[in-house]
Parts: sequence; C-alpha cells; structure tokens
Amino acid sequence: MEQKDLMLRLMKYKRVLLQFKSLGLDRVYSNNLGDALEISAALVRKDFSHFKIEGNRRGGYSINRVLEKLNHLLGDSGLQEIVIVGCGNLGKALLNHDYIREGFRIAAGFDINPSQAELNNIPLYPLEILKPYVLEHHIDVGIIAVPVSSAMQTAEMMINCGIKGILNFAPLQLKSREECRIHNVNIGLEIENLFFMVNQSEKKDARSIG
Amino acid sequence: MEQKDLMLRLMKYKRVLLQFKSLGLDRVYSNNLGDALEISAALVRKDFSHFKIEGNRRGGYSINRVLEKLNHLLGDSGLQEIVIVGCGNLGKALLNHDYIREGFRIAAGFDINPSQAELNNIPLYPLEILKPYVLEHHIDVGIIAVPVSSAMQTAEMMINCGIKGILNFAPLQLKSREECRIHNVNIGLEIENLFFMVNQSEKKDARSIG
DNA sequence: TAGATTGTTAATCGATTAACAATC
DNA sequence: TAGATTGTTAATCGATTAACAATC
Repeated sequence: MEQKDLMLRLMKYKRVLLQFKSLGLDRVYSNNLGDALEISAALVRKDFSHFKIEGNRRGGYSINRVLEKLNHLLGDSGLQEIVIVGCGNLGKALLNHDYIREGFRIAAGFDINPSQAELNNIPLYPLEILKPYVLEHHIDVGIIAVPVSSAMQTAEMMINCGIKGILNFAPLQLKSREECRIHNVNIGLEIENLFFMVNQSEKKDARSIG
Repeated sequence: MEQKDLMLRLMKYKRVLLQFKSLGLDRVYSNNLGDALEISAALVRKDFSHFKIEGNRRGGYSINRVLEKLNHLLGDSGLQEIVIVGCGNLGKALLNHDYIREGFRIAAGFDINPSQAELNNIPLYPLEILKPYVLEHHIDVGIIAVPVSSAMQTAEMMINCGIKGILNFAPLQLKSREECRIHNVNIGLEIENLFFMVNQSEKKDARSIG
C-alpha cells in the first residue's frame, strides 16, 4: 500500500477540490475533505503538511492554492495520451467515454481486425502498426481490453513497444516488471469480495438480532 | 485496508492454488504462494496459521486441504447470482464474459430500453421490473454500468430494491452505506495513477544516470 | 477576546517481517 | 542424522489518530 495509497489520496483530493470549486467554493477545511474521502481530518492535515501545502489557522485551505500544489505534485504535464488494445465491447465502452477532464485522452484503439475506421472520433488501427504508432506518438500508457486468451501476449507486445504502464482488464493477474508497471482490474475478485462482505454483514446482523 | 486486504489475499491464494492444482501439483510451500502473490512467505504462513490452516513442517501445505479451508472461510455458498444494470457497451462486455469459474453468474441484465431480449443466453429486461426480479431471485449484488448521468439514481434504485453490494463502473465515487456496500472501479484514477508511477520511475532513471 | 482550525508531536494501532525453535 | 520448512514470537515499520499548543 504505502506510497501508492498516498498518491491515490492526493488524486482524490484533487477531484473533490475541483468539484467544490465548480460549486463556487473558495476554501475548505480539513474536515470537509476528510468527510468527502471518508478519512480523518487529521490525516488530511498530515498529508498536506507533508507536502508543504499550507492553510490558514482560521480559514482553512484555499482551494486554488491546494490545487496548484497538487497539480505540481501529481505532474501537471498537460494532456497525456493513451492507447487501447482490443476494440470489442469493453474497448468500445472505454473509447466512448471522454476522459479529458481526468487529464488524459485516448489517442487510438488497436485491434487484430478493427470493425470500423474510427469510433467517437478516435481512429482504430490494426494491431500491426501498434509499435510505430507508440514510438511516433510517445505513448507511455495503454489499456488491455482483449480476451483473456490473448492478454498475455498482448502485454508482451505492448511492453515490447516501449509502453511503461498498463491497465489490464483481462481476467488474469499480470505481474509488473522493472520496465512496465501493470495494474490489474479484476472484476471477478471485486464481485467475490462484495459477496464476502455482504455475507459478513448479514451474519453480523443475524448475531445482533439473535 | 486491513480486513479487506486479508480477504482479498485469501481469494488470491485460492485462485493461485486452483491454478497449481490444474497443473497437477499436490503441495505448495509458503514461498511458492509468496512468490505468486508478490508477498513474503512469512505473511503466507501467518495468514494460514491465523485461520488454522496447517501444513507439514517438511512437506509444506496440501493444496486440497488448504482449498477446502479457504472455501469454507470465503463462503462456499455455491453459485451466486448477480445482475447488471446498464446494457450499453460496458454492460455487454460484462454480459459476454463467463464468470462461472469465479463462483458467480450473471442472472440478468437491465436497461431502460434493452436493445435485444437476451445476450449470451442471459435475459435482458426493462429497468421497471428490476425490483420484482431482485426480490424474487434474492439478488444481493449488482453491477452499475450506466452512464455517469444516471449512476446516482441507479444506485438509489438498486439499494431500494434491497441490493446489498454494488460494483460501480460509472466515473463517480459512490459512498457505501450501512445497508449497501459500494465498491467503485475508477478507470480515470487508475490511469492517472499509472501516469504518476511511470513518470516517477522515469525521474528515478534519469537521476541514476545523471 | 472568544472561537475555530491548523500544524505537529507523541501515542496508538495494526500489518508485516525477521528469526529461530520445533519438527517432519 | 542432516536438511528443510513450518509455526510463532518478538521486533520493526509505517500509517493513522488523538490531542493540543500555536495562531488566525
């Protein structure tokens, strides 16, 4: 967990602050952010003070000031571009969503055999040209949305193209390596986990009733 | 983290053990499992001993024995059923996948206006009949795969139907409540996080070269 | 001033690891 | 027996929280 959690928290602060700002707010207190992220106010203050994000002992934190600092910390590197490999239903779902507000853009989709030339104004290319495309456009991050049967070899290919970060949706655990960080989104595990938690709390309820 | 992480680890043990078993293995050592999960062997032993899963001081753990215990711990409750609300591209992608091996099954899909009567042998129904369906089939868990604009009200509706666990794919953070546990899959955050990590390690590389 | 909130220190808490005796 | 691996204890480590002085 450690560092990863902290960074995720910073990103969440950022999102919440943007939301607050869009609501017309100027300043926040540590407890507002704590509530929004479901963490303690002390932790918010600790995080901020750790990164020298300063507030005012009476008036809390200036949203703009905090956002400035967060952008700096998280790499205010403009609009980043990613690719999606696999343009089946899942790939299409991802291609149809606009991620600009999240700070990145899907530059292109790749598929062994694209069913159309573009989708949502994003070009779809055959897999063969992945490497030249990634090199030319300096793509660092990509999403795997292919069937599980070809996921491993897709990851291999992407790493071979020089991609350094992969979000994998295929239901198998791919391991990160020195040269490429891989995060797995495992829907099956998530659902299993939900069932477990739900059953837990049912048992607890039963106990407290009985 | 805490409990949630431990349970996720138990689920991962299970998956890895099933894989080992399918490869013909009979026994594992704590360090095999540690390697597979990228955790320490000590933690594996600690976890197992915590749940009274016993091994043999020379021959490691019997895979079947461990699986038996894990199934018991994780709730060996047969095949559970879930519903999907939202049958656009994302919903279709989920409907097209077979989760039987993961211990659950998608019983039905729901949409304001289903484009077809079934998909992958799974019936698709209009949203109006969600409540009677959930009640009749005792559905505990569901997936939100609707656009962000209707996600909040969809969650409300599902909770109102008595659903106790939700996996939310819409890009907004829904909060868990007493009566319903909600897990959010936030693709934007994941990608942002990847960019951050990738940039981090690039900086590190540059430093070690310079 | 009185009141509220930050910033920070010390305490707590829990998860992970090191290490080794027990034992197969 | 010699060697290897578990099971467990004590140590470590880090994250989170409590609490309060500083201060706006």
